[in-house]
Amino acid sequence: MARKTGSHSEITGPLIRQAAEELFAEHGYAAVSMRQIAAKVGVQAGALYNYTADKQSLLFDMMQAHMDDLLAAWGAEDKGQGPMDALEAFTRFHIRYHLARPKAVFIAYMELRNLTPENFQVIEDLRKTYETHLENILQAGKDDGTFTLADTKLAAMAVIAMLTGVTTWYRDDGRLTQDRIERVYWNMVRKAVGA
Amino acid sequence: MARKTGSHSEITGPLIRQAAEELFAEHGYAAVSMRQIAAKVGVQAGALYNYTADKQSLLFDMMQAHMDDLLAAWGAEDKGQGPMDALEAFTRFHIRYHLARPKAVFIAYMELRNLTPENFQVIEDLRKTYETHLENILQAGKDDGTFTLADTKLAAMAVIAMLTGVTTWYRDDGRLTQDRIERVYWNMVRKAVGA
DNA sequence: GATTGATCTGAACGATTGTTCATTTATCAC
DNA sequence: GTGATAAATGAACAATCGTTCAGATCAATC
Repeated sequence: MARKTGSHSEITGPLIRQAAEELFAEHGYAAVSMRQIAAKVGVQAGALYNYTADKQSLLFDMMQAHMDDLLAAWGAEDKGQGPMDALEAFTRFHIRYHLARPKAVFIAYMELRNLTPENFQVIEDLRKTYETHLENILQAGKDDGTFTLADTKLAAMAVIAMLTGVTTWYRDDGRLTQDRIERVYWNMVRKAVGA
Repeated sequence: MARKTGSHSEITGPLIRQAAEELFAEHGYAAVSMRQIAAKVGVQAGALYNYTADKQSLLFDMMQAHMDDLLAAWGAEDKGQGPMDALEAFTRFHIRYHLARPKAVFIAYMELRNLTPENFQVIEDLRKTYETHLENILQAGKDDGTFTLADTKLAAMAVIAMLTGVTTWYRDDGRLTQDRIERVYWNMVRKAVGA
């Protein structure tokens, strides 16, 4: 055996993924060239293909990783006791998690149409799984009388849209702290579901 | 004088704008070529330049027209009496207006980063104007005690995100009628603002 | 039917696209 | 050092990009 596998790849690989994420988030997948990504890493375009099969895989892998991480993180989250605790946990978790990785979130929402049909289906299923977690909380709360909901599915969509919207205007040096935002939004969510 | 100005242009011009809108909405601005747009109209790529200065203008003009129309339509809307009526009017108007032109809405939200800086600023200002209309309603309702709001700006962003979110899942042949959606959302908005 | 000018074609332009690959370079084990 | 292998280069590929423009085509006026 000669050299350990990936003595450089352990450095260049992540660098490529990070450069791609930043460029995709800023200019969009279709508007970014492999040469731009390579230049950001400080390498020639051909070298990228030691780390990714093609441009599409670069996008898909990063979206899948993001969704997997999101689901794993929510799975590991403390959800307290009952639907009310769970909904507050979800609200705060969603805001916190999304604000911590704005580029990945942006890409996951904006670049769905640049996935091949097969890849799109995989990501879409993961997204649906996440939505179902919220829907289950709302349904449980409706069933035990904690929440007042005309339509559970609509409420789930409304809450997710409202929470994800934070990423479109939040700035790290903005007027409000993250904790304050979480509290204000939790208040609105709580009232919206009639609790 | 020979032929009336634009004897064909009155047909081809709108066709180009419509084809561009459909293609931009489906594949994204950067992923659509001038030749694709031309092919959809049934014309050669060079002919497009009788109707638009360049590809960027095609995008900018359609986004500006959409925002102008949106603001004009809201201006013409019956807003009833007081903040409560106005908020209900806004909620229903926003859902109705956006569901009626999903492609233009999609483009207006997704293609902002493909505008030149100057063009972006124009669209951004129009968007801000629209948001301010909602913010003013909420502020008036907070001032006269109709609404209970911890933060007016945040509430405005939350409401808009929630309402615009409808466009991501609504289907014409779906489970719910548009009027039912309007009513369910109005109920959630009303409760969220503490009224 | 001739004239006029708007409209469109079709070819061409230089630049850039994603991807491949023979070759060189760098790093490790012996 | 020597040999082995991973990693990166740099040139090349066919295709496509936005845009331009001379020339053909069309329809309306006289």
